[in-house]
Amino acid sequence: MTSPPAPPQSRRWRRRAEARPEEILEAALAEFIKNGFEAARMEDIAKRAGLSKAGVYLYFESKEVLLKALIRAKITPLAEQAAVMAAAGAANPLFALRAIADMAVRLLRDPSRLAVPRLVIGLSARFPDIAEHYRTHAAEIALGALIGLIETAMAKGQLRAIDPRAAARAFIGPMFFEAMWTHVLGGESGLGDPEKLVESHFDILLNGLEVRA
Amino acid sequence: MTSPPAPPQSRRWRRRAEARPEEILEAALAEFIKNGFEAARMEDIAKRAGLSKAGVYLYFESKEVLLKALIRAKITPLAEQAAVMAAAGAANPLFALRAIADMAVRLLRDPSRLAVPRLVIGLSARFPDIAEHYRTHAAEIALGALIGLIETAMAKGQLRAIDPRAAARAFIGPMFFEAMWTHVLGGESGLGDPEKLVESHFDILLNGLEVRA
Amino acid sequence: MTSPPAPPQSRRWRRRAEARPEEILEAALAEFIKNGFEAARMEDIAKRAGLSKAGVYLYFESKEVLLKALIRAKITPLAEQAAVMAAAGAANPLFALRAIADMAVRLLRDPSRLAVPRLVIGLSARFPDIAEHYRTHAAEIALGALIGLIETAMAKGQLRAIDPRAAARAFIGPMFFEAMWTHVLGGESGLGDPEKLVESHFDILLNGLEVRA
Amino acid sequence: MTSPPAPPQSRRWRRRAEARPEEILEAALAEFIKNGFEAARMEDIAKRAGLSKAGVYLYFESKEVLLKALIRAKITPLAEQAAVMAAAGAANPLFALRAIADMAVRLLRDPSRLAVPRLVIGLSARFPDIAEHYRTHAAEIALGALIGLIETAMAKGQLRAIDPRAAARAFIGPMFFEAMWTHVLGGESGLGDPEKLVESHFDILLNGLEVRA
DNA sequence: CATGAATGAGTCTTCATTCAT
DNA sequence: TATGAATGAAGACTCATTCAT
Repeated sequence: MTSPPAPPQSRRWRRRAEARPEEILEAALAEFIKNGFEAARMEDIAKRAGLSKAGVYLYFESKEVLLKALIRAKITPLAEQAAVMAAAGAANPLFALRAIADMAVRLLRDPSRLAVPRLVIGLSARFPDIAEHYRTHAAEIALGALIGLIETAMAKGQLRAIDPRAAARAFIGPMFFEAMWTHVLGGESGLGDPEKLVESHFDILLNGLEVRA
Repeated sequence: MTSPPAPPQSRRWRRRAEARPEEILEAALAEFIKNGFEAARMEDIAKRAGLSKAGVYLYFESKEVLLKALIRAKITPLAEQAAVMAAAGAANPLFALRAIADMAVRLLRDPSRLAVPRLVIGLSARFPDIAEHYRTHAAEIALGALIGLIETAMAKGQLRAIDPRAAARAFIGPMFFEAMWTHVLGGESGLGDPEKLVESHFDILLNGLEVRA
Repeated sequence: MTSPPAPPQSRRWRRRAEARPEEILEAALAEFIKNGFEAARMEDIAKRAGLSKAGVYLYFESKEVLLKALIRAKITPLAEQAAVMAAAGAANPLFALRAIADMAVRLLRDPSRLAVPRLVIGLSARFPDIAEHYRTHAAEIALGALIGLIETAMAKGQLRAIDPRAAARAFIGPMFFEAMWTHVLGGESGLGDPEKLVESHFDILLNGLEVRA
Repeated sequence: MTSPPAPPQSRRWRRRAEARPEEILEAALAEFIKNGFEAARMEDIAKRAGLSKAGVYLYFESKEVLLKALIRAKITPLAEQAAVMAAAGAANPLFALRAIADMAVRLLRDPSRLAVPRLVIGLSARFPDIAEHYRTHAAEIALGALIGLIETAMAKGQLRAIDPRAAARAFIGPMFFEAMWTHVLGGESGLGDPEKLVESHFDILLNGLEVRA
């Protein structure tokens, strides 16, 4: 009678363990969004992630660490995306800008995309380091890529040669405002479907409001 | 010449009691901003307002009620200001818009002006009713006034006849974004002093980014 | 120049002031019954008595003092009644007993009559002195009067000569139990109207349960 | 003969956890009796049960829930006892009644037996649902059993055929009164030892007070 | 006599975090 | 790795009581 071979059933756990941090992060994001950082309970995060309260502490040593890890984890893709975006758009920057706006408007329909920025805004007073980290590792990189794109367009003579930061602001601002209005305040934009939104945004952005001769 | 009747200077307490709600509200705002709603301690609010913990409950029955009262109190002036603004600007709307932008940019330098909106953003997920109240009683009124101004300008032929809501968004968006960038993320705008900011904002807003013939 | 005579309008207050203690006592009883001693709030007592919270302290120096005054105030009439009862019944004790039972059963219909005893029961653990005071100044006096009546009846040969305390217990017990059952536990006695109650009570009390030859 | 498998003596915690609810209930009863529901402090209950304040909340979600669980827990044995009693006494109900009285009188010597009923009486005004629960799940069941016994005795011709509820009341009332008198009011019964008590109680109950021909 | 305002002391309850298993 | 059990520390809220007017 031979002893049975090592049971392979431990594999499942190994797999699970590897996926755990991400599961927890996801759960934490959901809870932080729903209730805010302070009001979110570790127990709920744990439950949502499918493990026990104590289990979360095996991966993240405290609630604050969990929060920071979360922000960090959500930042990387953004920065990468920004770099890709900038590189891809070098050939035809004006077209790239429109594509970006298109994408942005579509993304902003999805409340979960806005979740991290909203969280950061809410936490910025109490955790300035989180805000700064978000700025330097995400916001400034994305903005930098955008500015680069605009500068390229200016160099190509496709846009007027003015302060590119002001231009970038004019590009992002209205969309950001729209997103906040809709998702934070729960208001109706009254601007119709995404296509129209981008359309009128670009119309104003490129042509201005003033009556042309 | 008879001596005047006993002066009512004995009213120390009475005076205090009347001023109390506002004092508490002010203290609460400060604490909520510093620590967020959850982390703010009633005791600290009380201390800042110069009375005991229990004293606060004489005027506001709970922390949440205090928060809501605070938001409400901060909203009224905004709405009034918006109405005044709209009325005053009817004669020369374009000029009025620039004046508004001027004022707005200057206001946004002062972090305390942004405090309530930031608070609302941070709380919107957990207290949707607060967000809605803020929208209907402050944001929509101000936005409405702005839109009215823009419509007047369009009617007068000073601006192109396009969707006024899109125009309003293009007007506010960049300034809002700038404010968030500076005060929430702690970034440098890199756009220089207020005058220049308004200048470039209006340049783009009116003339657009595109190269004119 | 003579000073004006003391204004007589203070009369109303004087009147009020004299009635105040009793009003407060009444209000306190009501609140104590509704919520128990601990859960009763001085403010509610004050409101019910028609004055301010601080006003109560003009008459009773603390909540506990108020409680004790209340018990004391409710005790006196009981003891007096008992004495009267005993004296009046000496001539025909058996008849008096029935009259007493009649009255008792009728009183027990009124929950407010039972209020003080119930209060005392509830408080006896924490305020043994109150319980003792109630016993010595009310319960024992009433019971003593009853025993006296029973002894008289025995002396007259109307009742068997047995331990009068046991007889008194047999007289009161069932009615007391009935009252508790109805008012404390909220149960139906299932014994019909007061007359029947007294009837069957006396039937058993006098004749016993056993089948007679 | 192989050595027995590793004994599960390591279960210290597990054992503890299983026993905890009962320990807490016991502690709560003690504190509730000593101080009443309101004045009892959760911390004291916890300390008495041998855990921390927060620990109690692991088992009972609030003080009120704890109270209700306590009442419920103390009720079950009573109801069971009543059923047993009734069944056992069917053969010779009169004898059973005397046995019951004997037991009851002895039980009533022990103040802790009376604790729950006293608690219920004290709480009945503020928690009518507790009173009702006690009545339906304990008092009425016990009373029902007693009435059943009495009816059997009547059917057998051992007792007069009268309203059995009135008879039951005459049976319980004096003992209940005696218990309250002794334990609540702290009075002396003056009726001597338990045997005599039962003796005189039954004498009166069966034969009545009236002089027989 | 009367009270509005104020507070100190206290209690319930929650929750991030730890630990024995 | 995983968790059920446990807790220390903290905070919201209450209320009997005081006091200046």
